[in-house]
Amino acid sequence: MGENSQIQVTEAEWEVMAALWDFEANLDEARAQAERQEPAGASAGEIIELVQVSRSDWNHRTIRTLISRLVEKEAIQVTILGKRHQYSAAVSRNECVQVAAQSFFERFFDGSAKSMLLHMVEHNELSESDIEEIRRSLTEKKRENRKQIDRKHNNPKGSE
Amino acid sequence: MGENSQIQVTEAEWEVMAALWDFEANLDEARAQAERQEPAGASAGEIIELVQVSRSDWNHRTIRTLISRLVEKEAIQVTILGKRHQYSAAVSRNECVQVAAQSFFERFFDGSAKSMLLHMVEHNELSESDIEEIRRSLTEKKRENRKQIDRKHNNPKGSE
DNA sequence: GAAGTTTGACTACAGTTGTGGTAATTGGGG
DNA sequence: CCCCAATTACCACAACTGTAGTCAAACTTC
Repeated sequence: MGENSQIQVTEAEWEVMAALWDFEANLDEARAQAERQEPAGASAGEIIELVQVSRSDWNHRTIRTLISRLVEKEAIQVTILGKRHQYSAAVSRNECVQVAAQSFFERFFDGSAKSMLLHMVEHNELSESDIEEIRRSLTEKKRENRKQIDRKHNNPKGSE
Repeated sequence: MGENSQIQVTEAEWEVMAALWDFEANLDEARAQAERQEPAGASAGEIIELVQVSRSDWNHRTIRTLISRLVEKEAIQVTILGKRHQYSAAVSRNECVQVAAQSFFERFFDGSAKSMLLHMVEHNELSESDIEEIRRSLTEKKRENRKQIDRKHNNPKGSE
């Protein structure tokens, strides 16, 4: 996973990225089904349409500006086909979430994921099944930690 | 817990609030020990000094500006003693964290505390003892949920 | 009580973010 | 081939943020 990109996406920009990620996910799916290999990426028009599903009040110019800014900060890549532009995400949703989460809990919890998690468990509504799910996820995490340790143990140099 | 205040504190402002909260915590402690009842609140100078412990490079004017802005947005209360001002926090640290956390995971996790927690568990370093601690906290949470349900059961009108 | 130091009110100013307008091109329909 | 709608590039502008400067009143210290 590329840890290099530390791109901060603002709130409005997030909507645009979200639309693009959705678009690409659907595109991938369609491609998988049809076994076609069409050019990836969305046109500005397609992105605008998608964003406006949830933000119908946003002017298309506003969305275009956001796209430009995202291109500028290299969260979106542009490919020029003829004279039209194709936009595709240059960072993954998870990368962006991680960047935001990191600065979020650096700010409020001294960068400690643990304190953040404790606070969140304590101060938020969680159903019994939510709790179970999180618990399972913790178990899984522990298992993974163990695997890591074992790997190190058997192969201290950690050669890939 | 006062749920009414939806005050957004910016990053720089947070440092000031943190200093003030710390100051007040110490003050409370001192009062408890000495059984004195002095006027609560810090002077600007005291806040500045405290902030500069961690942010020694911040100009005192900058910090004064931040204090003013916090007063404006009613995160800090002012009491005028003679001609000097006493500042005291009008919102608690937890309230502020909650506001930030709420908008944070509304933005990235559709407002679902559960998905946020799952993501955070999955994507962050957690030691085995961290995991255990969070697990305990979840157990505690479940117990509280049950108590809530029982209360409703025995007293459906929920009179306080 | 004169001079320097704190304090407080007001002002400044650049960078970011949300929001959108203009002008110039381009592409498609007739 | 011409006109209109879409596209792009560039500009505008206010609110918010970080970061401070000015000026005047009050406080302290000799």
